[in-house]
Amino acid sequence: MATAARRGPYFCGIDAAMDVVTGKWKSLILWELHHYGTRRFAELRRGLPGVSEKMLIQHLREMEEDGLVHREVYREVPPKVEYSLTEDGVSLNTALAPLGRWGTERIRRIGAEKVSVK
Amino acid sequence: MATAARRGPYFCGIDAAMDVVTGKWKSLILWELHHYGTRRFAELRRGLPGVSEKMLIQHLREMEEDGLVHREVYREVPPKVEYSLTEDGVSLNTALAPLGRWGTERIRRIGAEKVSVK
DNA sequence: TCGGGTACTAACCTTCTGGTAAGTATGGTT
DNA sequence: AACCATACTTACCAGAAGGTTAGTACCCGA
Repeated sequence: MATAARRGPYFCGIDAAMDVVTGKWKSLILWELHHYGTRRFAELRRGLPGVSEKMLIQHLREMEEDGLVHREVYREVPPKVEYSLTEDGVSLNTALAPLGRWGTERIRRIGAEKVSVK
Repeated sequence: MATAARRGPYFCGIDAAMDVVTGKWKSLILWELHHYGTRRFAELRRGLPGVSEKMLIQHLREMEEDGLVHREVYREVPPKVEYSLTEDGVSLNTALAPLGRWGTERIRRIGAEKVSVK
C-alpha cells in the first residue's frame, strides 16, 4: 500500500480525524463529492486541477477503505465508475465546515490568493 | 527552513486551514496550549510523549510565524520561554472542535485504541 | 486505421517529513 | 569537578508522500 492505513492508536479525536483527511487532495475530494453528490473518475480529475491520476485513485481507494467514499462500478464499455460520499463522509465534511470558514477568514486576513483553474 | 511556509495560493478555506495544522504534533500543541493557557518548552515536551525537541521547536516556530502561537522570552538563566495561543490560535482550536468530536466518534466506531502515555 | 475517451496499474524518481544523536551556553546543586 | 536543568541548534539519515511517464483493455467516431 502506498499509504499505510494507520487506524490508531490515537492521541485524541483530532488525531483520528486528521489521519483520514491527510493527503494532498482528500479534503478537496470530500468537497467535490459533497457538492455534486456523485462524480465519475474523470469528472473528479477535471474538478481538481493538478491531481495526477495516480494520486486521485490512491486517495479514493484510501477513503473507500476508511469508509468515507462509496464506489459503484458499472460493468460497461467504456468503463463507468461513480463515487459518492457515505454517511461518515458526509458527517466528516460537516465537521470540516468550521475549519473551512476559519481558513477562508485567514485567506482574507493574510491576503493569500486562491488558486485559479489553470 | 525545514518546512516552507506555503501561505497559498489555496483552493479553498479548508486547504488554507490544513496548511497550518499539518504537522505531526501541531493539533496536539494547539490543544495543550488551549488547555493550559501558557506552557514552557519543557512542559510541552513532557505533555506530548514522543516528540523530539527538534520537531517541537520546528512546529512552534512555524505556528509562531503563522500567527497561532505567542512566544514570550524571559531573559533569565536558566532560560525561560513561555508559549501561549494568539486569538487566531484560539479560534482555530475552536474550529477544530467538531472535527475532534467526529474523530472521537470514529475511534468508538472502529474500536481503535487511544495512545496511552508510555 | 488513427486518435480519443473510459478507468485504471506499474515502475521509477524526487522531495518532504520526521527521527536520532550530538553539541551549545549558562548557572545551580552535590 | 561532575552533573543537572534550561532552551535550543546542527548534521545526518530513513521512510513516506507525491510527481512523471508509460502501458493496459475496450469501444467509438472520423
